[in-house]
Amino acid sequence: MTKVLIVDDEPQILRALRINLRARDYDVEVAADGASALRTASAYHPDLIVLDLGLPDMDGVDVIRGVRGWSDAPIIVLSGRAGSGDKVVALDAGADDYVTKPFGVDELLARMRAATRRHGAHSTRPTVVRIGAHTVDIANHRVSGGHPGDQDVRLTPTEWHLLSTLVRNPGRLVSQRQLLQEVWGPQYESETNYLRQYMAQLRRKLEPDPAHPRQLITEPGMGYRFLAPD
Amino acid sequence: MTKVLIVDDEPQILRALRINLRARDYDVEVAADGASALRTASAYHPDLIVLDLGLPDMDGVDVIRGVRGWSDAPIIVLSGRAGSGDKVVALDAGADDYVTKPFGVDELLARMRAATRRHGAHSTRPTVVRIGAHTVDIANHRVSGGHPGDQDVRLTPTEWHLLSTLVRNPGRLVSQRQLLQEVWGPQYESETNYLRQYMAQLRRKLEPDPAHPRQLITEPGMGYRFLAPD
DNA sequence: CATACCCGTCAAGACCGCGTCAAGAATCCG
DNA sequence: CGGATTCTTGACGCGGTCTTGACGGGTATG
Repeated sequence: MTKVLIVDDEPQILRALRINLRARDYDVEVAADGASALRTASAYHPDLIVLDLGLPDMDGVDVIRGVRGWSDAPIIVLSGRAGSGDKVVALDAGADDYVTKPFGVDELLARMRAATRRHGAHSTRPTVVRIGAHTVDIANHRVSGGHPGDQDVRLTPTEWHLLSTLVRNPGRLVSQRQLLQEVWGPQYESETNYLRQYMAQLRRKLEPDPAHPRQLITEPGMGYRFLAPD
Repeated sequence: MTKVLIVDDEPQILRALRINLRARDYDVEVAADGASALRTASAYHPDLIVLDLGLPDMDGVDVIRGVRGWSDAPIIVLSGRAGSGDKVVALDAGADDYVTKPFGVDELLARMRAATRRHGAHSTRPTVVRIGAHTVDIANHRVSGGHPGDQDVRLTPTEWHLLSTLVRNPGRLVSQRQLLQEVWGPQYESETNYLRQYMAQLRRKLEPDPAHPRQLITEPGMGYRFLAPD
């Protein structure tokens, strides 16, 4: 059953969507502000997020960025503002679709189907992988220390974003362009020095021998690749 | 470079989009009706399709279904009809997004970025081909070692470009001019020594007996040909 | 049989991309 | 307000890649 998180500050919209979606066999959770949205998302691990941008406590775009740091669940944005600028900012921050209010429920449902269909094949991806002696749990945002009793490894938000983008595509080549666009945004597509900088940091924190990486691999001129162990 | 196919029956929209997209470093092809859209799509293998539903010769939804039969490239639908029903039909037929005219170019570009970003992450079904003892995965840019346990073979960007151009046309003769234009650009059309150089490298890395190639074949005076096994 | 053309091969220098170090700017936190 | 962390930006050396030229052998041609 598909798990959906709905974030909106208007109670009647929350009610209407919850009823509609439950009737169509979705598993629904709701949140009414940005802080509880981020909290619920990390605890509930939804397969899809429907997000209203007009939240009382924080900017909806920051909610998108917060979720995108560790999850690639599809995000469909609802918004009262039809301006082109708002759409561009939300989509570039990591949203998958943008629907302006008022919207038809049929349309929203169709867009939800399209989003989950596209995302569907890989929904059973393992969320925990081993890198060197470390255990990386993408969903729960944790990297265990190398040996039992060791402290956890701390990663900065940017490091997380970069690492999770690679780990979500095990064995695949991820182009420099794609990484830069995903982590820093489309206007940074040529700043390859960022990649050099942060890949080096990830290797230093995760690889047993950072100078000779075995799992965070460089493909010269093209991109980077995460190799799962065995 | 991202390859985009634009399908629309209005010449001025075609022109405007082509100029805009080329300026932003997209590789653009166009089609003005459904039949040529399907033909161009199968020959050109676009990474993204922008499709107007109002075509003169056939229903746009049938174009979606026709493409979806063999490709999972993202499809963004343009339409003058804002009705909820049209959107549902198009999205359920396999479209990824639906934009109603008139639309802002900024918004379309942002939606295109979102679609390719999403698609790249869950990239295509593996298109694998065997050459000698190696397994070549074009989509994931990976060449397995000859025997289990062997290290992967590493190809440089130029080698990849050349090899993928040949493999995309299995069994067909690809002219020298075509190869040079695709890999090095139009101004290198007569530098056949580049081809000699890099074909030799590919054979050395992939063919069991590089001096007597069995799958990367020279057609003297004409071009080269990739022969699929069996 | 001589010649011209095309292809495969080798070699060497120019050039580019990557890893690394370092330092200033911005931001977060107490 | 001050210290620490994180992000941004620049520079440099090295190794690999690309470019370019030259040579020899094979094949078609007259």
